[in-house]
Parts: sequence; C-alpha cells; structure tokens
Amino acid sequence: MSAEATGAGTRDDELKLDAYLPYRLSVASNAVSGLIARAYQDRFALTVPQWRVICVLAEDGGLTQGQIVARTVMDKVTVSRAAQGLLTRRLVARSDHQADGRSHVLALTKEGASLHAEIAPLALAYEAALISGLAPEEVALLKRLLARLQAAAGQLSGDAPPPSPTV
Amino acid sequence: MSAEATGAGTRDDELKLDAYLPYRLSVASNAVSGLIARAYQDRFALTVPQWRVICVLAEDGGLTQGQIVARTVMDKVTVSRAAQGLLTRRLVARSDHQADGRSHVLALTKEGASLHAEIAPLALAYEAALISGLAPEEVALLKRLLARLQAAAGQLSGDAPPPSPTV
DNA sequence: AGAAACTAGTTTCACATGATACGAGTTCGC
DNA sequence: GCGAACTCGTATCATGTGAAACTAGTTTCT
Repeated sequence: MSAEATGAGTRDDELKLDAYLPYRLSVASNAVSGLIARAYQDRFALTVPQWRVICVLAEDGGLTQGQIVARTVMDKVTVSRAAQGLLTRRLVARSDHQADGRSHVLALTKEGASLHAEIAPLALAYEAALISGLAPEEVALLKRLLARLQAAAGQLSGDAPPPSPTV
Repeated sequence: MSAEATGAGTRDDELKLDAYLPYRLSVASNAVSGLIARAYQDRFALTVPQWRVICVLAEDGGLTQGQIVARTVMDKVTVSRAAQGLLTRRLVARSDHQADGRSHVLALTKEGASLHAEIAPLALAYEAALISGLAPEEVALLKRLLARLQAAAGQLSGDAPPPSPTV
C-alpha cells in the first residue's frame, strides 16, 4: 500500500483530497452514473434523462413536462430534449392538455410501457449488484445521508453562500 | 408531505425512482458539486478540475500530469486543460522532467500555494456546513459506503456488464 | 545501431449540458 | 374585452467533457 491510509490520523483542519466529502461523492457518483448510463445506452439506446422520464411516467401516469421537471431534478431543457427523443421513438405519446394550450400531457405508449417493464429488472439488478455486500440498514442510512446532503446543499445555495471559515 | 415516504412500505421488486440509489446518488452529487463549483468559480475563477490539481500538488508536491491523472479520477484531457489554465495564470510552474523528455513536473508557484492556503479553509467550511447535523460516525460510514459503491461500479464496468436479473 | 512497439501529453472532433432568448398561450388588471 | 405580466415549452448559443487521432519522445528487440 502506498502511503497513509484513509483511516485514522487525519487532522480536521487539513485538506486531504481523498478525505474530502464532495470529492468522494463526485467520484463515486461518476463511477455509478457512468456504469448505468453505458448500460442503458448500449442495450436500449436510452440516455439517462430519457430513462428518468420513462420511470416517472411509469410511476405516475400522464404528466406535463413541468411536472416531470418538478418530480425529477432535471432542467427544463433536458426534459424537453428527452421527451422529443422518446416521442420520435414512439415510446411516449403526447396529448393536448385540455385546460392549457401551451402544455401537453405525456404518457407511455404500449411500447414505452413494455420497454420499461423490460429495463426495470435490469436496473434493480444493477442496484442490487452495487449494494451487495452492504447491510440493508447501511443502505437505508446511506440514502438518508444522501438526502441530507442534498438538502444542505440546496440550503447553502440559497443563502449568502460563504459559510464563514470558523475553523 | 406529499405521499408515500421513503421509509417503509416499498416493495423490493418495484422501481421507484426516488428510492433508486443511483438516482439519489446522482442528484445529491449534482447538488453538492454545483454548490462547490459555483463557489470556486465565483470567488477564485477556478474550475473544479483546476482546484483538484492544486489540491494534489499542495499535498504531494511536484507531480507529472500522468501522476495527477492516477491520483485524481480525471481524464487525461481534463488534467491537461486544467494544467494549461493554471500555467497561464502562473499558479503552477512546469519544469522538464529530467529522465523523460515527454513529461514535465508540475508544482505550485508561490501564488498557487497561497491561493491554496486561502481556499482550503473555505473548502473545509463548506464540507463542515454540509455535514453539520450528521454524527461523526455517520460521516465516516458515508465515506466508507461511497468508496464501496465506487469499487463495485468499477468492478462491474470490467465484467460482462449485465448482472443477471436474478430477482 | 535501427526499426517496431509503446507512452506522455496535446489537438481535434462530436456531443451533452445549462443559461439565455424567444414564441405561443394564459391570466390579471382595468 | 384588451393590453401587460407571466408561464410552458422550444431554439439558440457558449461551454465543458471524453473518444480518437496525432506528435514527440522512449523502450525493446534483433
């Protein structure tokens, strides 16, 4: 092993990149996202945004793009492009929103639904493979902590950003 | 609260996006990365790759780009571009590698080092703000779990990717 | 020594992403 | 009702990223 392990003797007031949480988070997320993205791309020619749209439509039924934006944490533009791709592939269908002419309601077509049914087990298998070797309560804790971090980041984005270096 | 919480009644064989770990991970990471990236950008006109390069140079002294690539998890090209930006701003200096004419050794200049000294406390303050409200052992566990996920993802990338949907 | 195989780093290209601007439709105020 | 202010979704633009090609330098094999 090359050098000082990640374990104990790290002083709190020093910055070690390997121990820096935002770095660790980003690296782990990139690794996982890359894996998943490649899987969807290779097997089904779906981008991650497209996959997410399919997911929420499968869960919640017909939604407008605005609702999808609110539901997933994606940009307006990203959702728009994902929807277009899915439309041309006839995986989702669009119907005019009755009360609002600007908006449309998106819903899975039969093909979209069966594609979802086909991918979902694979997605779950990936998740299972990733967390294999973790205790269930560890996974639950992980999810809770991630949610906390996300909330804290959102909080800090709004505030006058500099958390005073009160070290 | 809107609907079924993340807590109990989710069946394992169903795919709920909100409970899907890769999704949660990606969303949390994006939130945190965005926060950090904006901070560095606004205050110091540094990109995240540039900041990472500064960090490892501050930790480990003179390194070649190849070593930086190995140390951080970044692409060759990303490191190259980050280094160029830092060079033109005179935050790092380049000296020819004695034993290998293709390679150069990068090291922080005095300005680079003082910039690092200036940013590091802020970076740590951000981390502290993010994990405030978490118990120290929770944070430690989080880091361990992230490392595990990263390792598992790397593992799966190499293998014949499809974890059989053995659900 | 000289040619083939390899490596460090850069350049080029294709693509995905998000900020901004825009057009169409809706709502509010009068 | 009619115009101003607003919202949904799309189009345009600038930027960042990684894959692949390329250059320069090094190692290996004969």
